[in-house]
Amino acid sequence: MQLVVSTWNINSVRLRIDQVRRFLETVRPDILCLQETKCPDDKFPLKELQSYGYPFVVHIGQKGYNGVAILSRYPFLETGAMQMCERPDARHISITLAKEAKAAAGLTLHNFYVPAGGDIPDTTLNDKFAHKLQFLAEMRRWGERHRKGGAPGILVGDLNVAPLEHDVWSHKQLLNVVSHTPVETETLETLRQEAEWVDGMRVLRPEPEKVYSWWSYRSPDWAAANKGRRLDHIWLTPDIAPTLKSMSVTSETRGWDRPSDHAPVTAVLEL
DNA sequence: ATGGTTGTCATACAA
Repeated sequence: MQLVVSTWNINSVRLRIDQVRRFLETVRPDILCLQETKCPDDKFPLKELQSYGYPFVVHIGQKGYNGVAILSRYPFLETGAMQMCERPDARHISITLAKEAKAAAGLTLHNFYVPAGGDIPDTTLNDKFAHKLQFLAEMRRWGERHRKGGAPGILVGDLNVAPLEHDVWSHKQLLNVVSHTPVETETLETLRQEAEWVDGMRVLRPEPEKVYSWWSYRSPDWAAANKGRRLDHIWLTPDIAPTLKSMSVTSETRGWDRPSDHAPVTAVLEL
């Protein structure tokens, strides 16, 4: 069977509900993971999203900030939500697919939203950067424990780090810019490799090809300037990595009216 | 070196 999984930082699910529908109708993923829903749970547009063909939905949110959700065509065996950094932030949610998902039954999917980290890449001057590094350190410890279970899985999300040289428009010019500093890129690569996650995009589109999933709102004419970064990721456990058939960025969404600054990333697996 | 935009909530704050 084919399993299509997408991840998208939507930057307000209520404001862009029509864009979610348009994306789902076009790409037709089996599972869509959202970040930055910016929506408390009692205001989450559950029925609308279900009516688009995704009856199985989990979400956690807060007023105005953060928030993650997973929409699925298949039911769940179980769900989870980790509290990170001892904060109330809604930055992780997970599902394990039930037997109705056929060959994907038992697959666990983790959806993360890593803190952006503010503007100054210095933990003594910027608490938000310290928070980001603490979050990554917790992901690292969790990943080590998690892999000991050995279950097949997928980790997706807005990780707010562009780890490789060709994940940004200018490696040199971004070395001191939050999202591409050595402490962030090395930490993310280390935690990924220690837990044996495979970076899906770079299996099929290796460096030196440039791949981006985010273009700043502050840059006018984003498409012509193309000063992007690859902040959104889909990682696979080694057992299912050979089933990966395609990886894509739906960059058209960035050109839609009132867009998210992130574009969706999609993986196709043949399980 | 600087400022550039957006969403939420209604005044800064986070991204």
